[in-house]
Amino acid sequence: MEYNPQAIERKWRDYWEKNEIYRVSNESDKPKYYVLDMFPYPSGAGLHVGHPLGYIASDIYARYKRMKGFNVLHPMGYDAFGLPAEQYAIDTGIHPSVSTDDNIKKYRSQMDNLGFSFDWSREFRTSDPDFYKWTQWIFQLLFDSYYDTGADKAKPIAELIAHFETSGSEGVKAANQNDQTFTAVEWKAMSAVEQSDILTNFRMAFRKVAYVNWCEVLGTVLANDEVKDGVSERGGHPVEKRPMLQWSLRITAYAQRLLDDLQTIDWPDAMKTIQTNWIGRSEGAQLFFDLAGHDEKLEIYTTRPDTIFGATYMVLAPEHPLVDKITTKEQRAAVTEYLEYTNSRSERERMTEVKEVTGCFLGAYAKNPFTNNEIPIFIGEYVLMDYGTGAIMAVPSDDDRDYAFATKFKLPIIDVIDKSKYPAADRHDKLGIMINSGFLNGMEVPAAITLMLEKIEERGIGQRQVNFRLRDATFSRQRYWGEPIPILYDADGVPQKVDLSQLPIELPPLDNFQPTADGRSPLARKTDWVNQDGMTRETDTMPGYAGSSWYYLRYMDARNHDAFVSKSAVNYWQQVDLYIGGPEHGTGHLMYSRFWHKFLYDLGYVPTAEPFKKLINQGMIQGVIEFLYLSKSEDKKKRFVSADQVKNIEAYARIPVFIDFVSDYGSKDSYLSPQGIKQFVAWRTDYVDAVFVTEDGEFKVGAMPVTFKFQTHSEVGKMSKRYFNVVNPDDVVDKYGADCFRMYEMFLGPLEHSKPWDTQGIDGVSKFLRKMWGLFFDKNENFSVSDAAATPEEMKVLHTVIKKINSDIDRFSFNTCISAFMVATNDLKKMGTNKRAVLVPLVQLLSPFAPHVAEELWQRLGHEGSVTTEEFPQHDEQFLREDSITYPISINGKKRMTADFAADMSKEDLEKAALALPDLQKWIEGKEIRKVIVVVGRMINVVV
RNA sequence: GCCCUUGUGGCGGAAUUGGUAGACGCGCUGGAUUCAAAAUCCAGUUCCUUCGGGAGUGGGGGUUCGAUUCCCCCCGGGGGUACCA
Repeated sequence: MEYNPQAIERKWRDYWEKNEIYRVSNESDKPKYYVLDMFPYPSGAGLHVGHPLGYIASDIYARYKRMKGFNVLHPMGYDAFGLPAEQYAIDTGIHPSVSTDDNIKKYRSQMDNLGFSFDWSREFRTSDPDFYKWTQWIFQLLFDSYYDTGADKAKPIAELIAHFETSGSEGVKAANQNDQTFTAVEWKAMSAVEQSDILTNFRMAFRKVAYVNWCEVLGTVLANDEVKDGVSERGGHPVEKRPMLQWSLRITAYAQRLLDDLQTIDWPDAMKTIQTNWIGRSEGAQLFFDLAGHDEKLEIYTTRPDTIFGATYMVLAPEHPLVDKITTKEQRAAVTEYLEYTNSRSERERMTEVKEVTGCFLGAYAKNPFTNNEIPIFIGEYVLMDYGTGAIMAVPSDDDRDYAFATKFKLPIIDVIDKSKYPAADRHDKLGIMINSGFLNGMEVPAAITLMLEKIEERGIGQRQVNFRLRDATFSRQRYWGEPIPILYDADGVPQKVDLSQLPIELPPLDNFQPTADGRSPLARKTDWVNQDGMTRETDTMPGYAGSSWYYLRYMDARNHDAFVSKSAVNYWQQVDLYIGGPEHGTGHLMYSRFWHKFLYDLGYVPTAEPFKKLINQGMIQGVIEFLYLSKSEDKKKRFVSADQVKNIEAYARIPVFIDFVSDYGSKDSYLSPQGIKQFVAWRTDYVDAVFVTEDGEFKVGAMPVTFKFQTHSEVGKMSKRYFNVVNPDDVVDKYGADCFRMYEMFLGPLEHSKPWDTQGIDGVSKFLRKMWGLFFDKNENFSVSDAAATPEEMKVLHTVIKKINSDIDRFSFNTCISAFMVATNDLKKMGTNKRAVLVPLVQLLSPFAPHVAEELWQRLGHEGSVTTEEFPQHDEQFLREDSITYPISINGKKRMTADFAADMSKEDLEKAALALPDLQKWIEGKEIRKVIVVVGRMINVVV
């Protein structure tokens, strides 16, 4: 019988579903293992061949672990809230829940096509009220908690309130914004509003006015990781900084722990570095400068207290609260003008035009506490309000930006570090000998920093401080399609959490999804929903990352109505053992999940400090983009030139063409035939009268000779709708089968690498599967397996592949697994093997990779039940033993010949035997043998 | 700019601790089969060569009996981040 993947695959998928083969229990004597994929956002485009790469790898690993005796949790769901569905709703009027539902159905059918072993009984989407009830519950937990910096963990806010009631603010160690002090009596005398305002400074979920990223086009605020290069990550719309009252999460309280615990997890170095940089820890000093003529002190942060003798001026952020107060009359007009200028600049302009220094003198002066000189105070764009204190001491001699600023405004520059000993050092490197710096003179920089920190603390003008670049996470979104923030405001505007019995706060139906111009959520229009017995609802919704910050916990106990996850379930599954997903989530999802997880850990809801023990970032599968060169010049519009005739690329626009029209697609010589040109102009009808130029001349559509070849330009790039190069896995599966598709995706190369998709290459894997299938059938295509004993050669082939597959899966090297299968199959075919003793383990070995065909062969071999529950084969060294070894023999490290020697020969005997080889004589003749290196079992090297 | 990562035949890639560079597959070339094509099968395929051999893992240098692998410098690709004081 011929290998017919379509028939086999349907049969076994039905079998798996009917028998619930992949359903996993939370109760088992087996050790547990949790394999998770980053769940998809179901976009309208469906899956392309790149998406399943990680799912295939995790599926193979999950199947392997099952066969190795683990109870494996391997779930899937959907990240269903988010901007694209809402933008789609605005454009089409189709409710996001409807389009999301359609998209999910499509995703599900595409995934079902691939034979994954997900336990679908645990499936959910983040937009299910049953799920987001618990997202809201966690938010309330954050609202109800504060961070105790003494105990270094989050605690219930009730404990803080109890402390205020007995001791006031005395002795409180907590992560907060401002250090108000009050007694217990004063606390009790405060109004509810006053108390609430104070507590806001401590809550893990809190409201504050902050300079946030406001995106006018999207009508919402965005988190820092949702802004790339000064524009919104979704849609690329301009973003500006605006002070707005917003919900935020106090992730900064966890900065140090998020940094430290990176040491404890098995993640790629790249991912750890991304997070380390994003957290951006720096050590330095908080320092107070006296202001001339004012009582206030100016607080700054510096990592270079050693350079303070070189601080010749100061710079504040334009938004700094002291600016208005200390600006002198004479400078008022200039300052106002400068502030108008900075306000007019978008975030993007500010970021892209960093070369140019701008600033304005305030007329005010501060006193350098060590030189006692009065130094001028400026405002400047290069100082950011939301880092440090929004103010700096400027040391032009040792900071590039300060230097540029000082040069432009003709401010004094005092050299304080002699770098002549370190010629390679840059201005900002912490290297050199202190000069012009009073008591620091002659010291090396690191020692000077230490001494200066001591002096500062001794004099009481500041203290050591660790600063983080990490910002608190903006949590409000002025959008419809997200989880409503479960907060009610009373008549005084004091926020109260909604009672658990009232959760979930479901999204009310809405017809108009258009964002409002005044920065309020579309939900604000729904007044009957907003007003609740004298209370008003919060109308902002949660950001896209809310649900994904904890979804992996929900899979442990997905249908629980009484808790986000039961104690017993989370104690059993603990954490995700293996997490596979793209590397684009380093500063978003993976940061927030770690934060939420640690928070839940502090409050005793989860037993581990980290959510994801091991992380693998799969690479992207790229597509080939086919372009046509179109002349840019006005008079030659609609003139396409064959790629081989193009000399000056600048003169041509590149028009992407649908890849199905292109012959020899993806190759250097890809071209459009007359047929391809016809398809192209039928698709892009505006080019129906265009001219196509090749070396043979100019041709109009329809007037080309049969041999006409118009070369296209091929380039590797993203697989995307806009390049018309998307390959749908469904089409590949239709033609080759899911087993073949799965193995081919793995065969393409290492999981972590990005690599281009090449449909042509799949033939190799397809041939392999047929060859492998052929081992079980005789010449007349009848199933025919022999019970005869296997030969030592056959056993050697079998155990070689068993050993290789085991070790390669363990190190996630799936591409070499496929090669090993091919090698084994080729060898067995040459030997004409059809022995049961060889084929049974081979089928077991194959089943994680090609589960459908493995089930079919397993059944034909006479077994009942599924091969997926069988034990994974283990190799036996005795079958791998060799009597003789082929040694490579090198002269001076260059291989010249090989020779077979007995495997048990000693080093000395090998040396003697090798030197006696007749072939060797011409190489050593007349030369002195200096040394012979023999590595038993490996190689022999003769040095002459 | 800084940080991470990557560079091996025409292509995807292999070489797990420094030990036969190019496994496996695609493509290509030749052959068999066929009226022919597709499919299939067999053989060859890093480059140069005077057929002895020589060169070769982005480039240059180093350590070593031996380097794709370790060290230093430089160049290219991909990603992250960016007035962070």
